[in-house]
Amino acid sequence: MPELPEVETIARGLRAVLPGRRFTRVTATWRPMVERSPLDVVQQLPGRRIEEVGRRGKYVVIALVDGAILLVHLKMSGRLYVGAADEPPDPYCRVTFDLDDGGQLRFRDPRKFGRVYLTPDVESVVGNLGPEPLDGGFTETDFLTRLSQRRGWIKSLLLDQTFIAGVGNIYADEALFAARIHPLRRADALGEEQGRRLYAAVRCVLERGIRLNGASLRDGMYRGGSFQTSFCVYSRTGEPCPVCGTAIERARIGQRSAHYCPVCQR
DNA sequence: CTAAAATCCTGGTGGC
DNA sequence: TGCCACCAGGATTTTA
Repeated sequence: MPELPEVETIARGLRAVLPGRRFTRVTATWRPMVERSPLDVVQQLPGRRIEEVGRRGKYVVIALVDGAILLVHLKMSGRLYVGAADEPPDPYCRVTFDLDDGGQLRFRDPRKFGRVYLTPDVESVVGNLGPEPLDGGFTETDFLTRLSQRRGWIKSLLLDQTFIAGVGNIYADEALFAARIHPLRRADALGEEQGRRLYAAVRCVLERGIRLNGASLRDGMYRGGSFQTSFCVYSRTGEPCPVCGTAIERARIGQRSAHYCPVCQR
């Protein structure tokens, strides 16, 4: 579920409670979740103190006072939250981080896809990520140049984390709709006008997602939840396009579903 | 370089 | 109501 706006929302929430806390114990119920970490999370995290909480792409980045970094990728179904250690156990909690104030940081992930990394060098984990779409360093000129150098489908390119960090299937579909671009257009075939619209649309939908506190995090992920108010095309197959009324179509693009308006998006 | 397919997992949804 | 195939917002690795 979490894409950039959702991860940003989660990181902001953690930032309010984690800085200053020290990890006292780590319990990994599901080993694969911590096995790709450069440093042993269970053995080496306890004793370290939290400096600050941030985000890079879809990673929650927890900087430690000694310079090491703890990164969490939530993948499809992960959630990070803080509670009291004596709260009822969560059957889907895969990694538990005990804190020095009696609190507990819990990594809940029903599908077990999530990963945790402890490393002295952040770049060893996030070094291949593309630019942060909401950073000042991400310029329209740079975006247009890099677009022109890629020949693949624009939808697949938006999902490529080495091209831009943080965009997932929902926001890719929403950005393409806002920019009125068909998901199967080739990146290098987009005109300058369309490239500009896409640049603005990507930032716009992500900012809106953050303003809504991670739109897809809200209550029901499905019908009746935030989809009814937050998204124009995602998961709305068959429903009328909010602009022209044509039924939204769904197609398989690069193993992922794409939702789009066949009339508005060209 | 581009892209497809398989893979890691489980729970919810919708069709029958 | 019950069963079951299918679907899922991610990303890497392998293969073509």
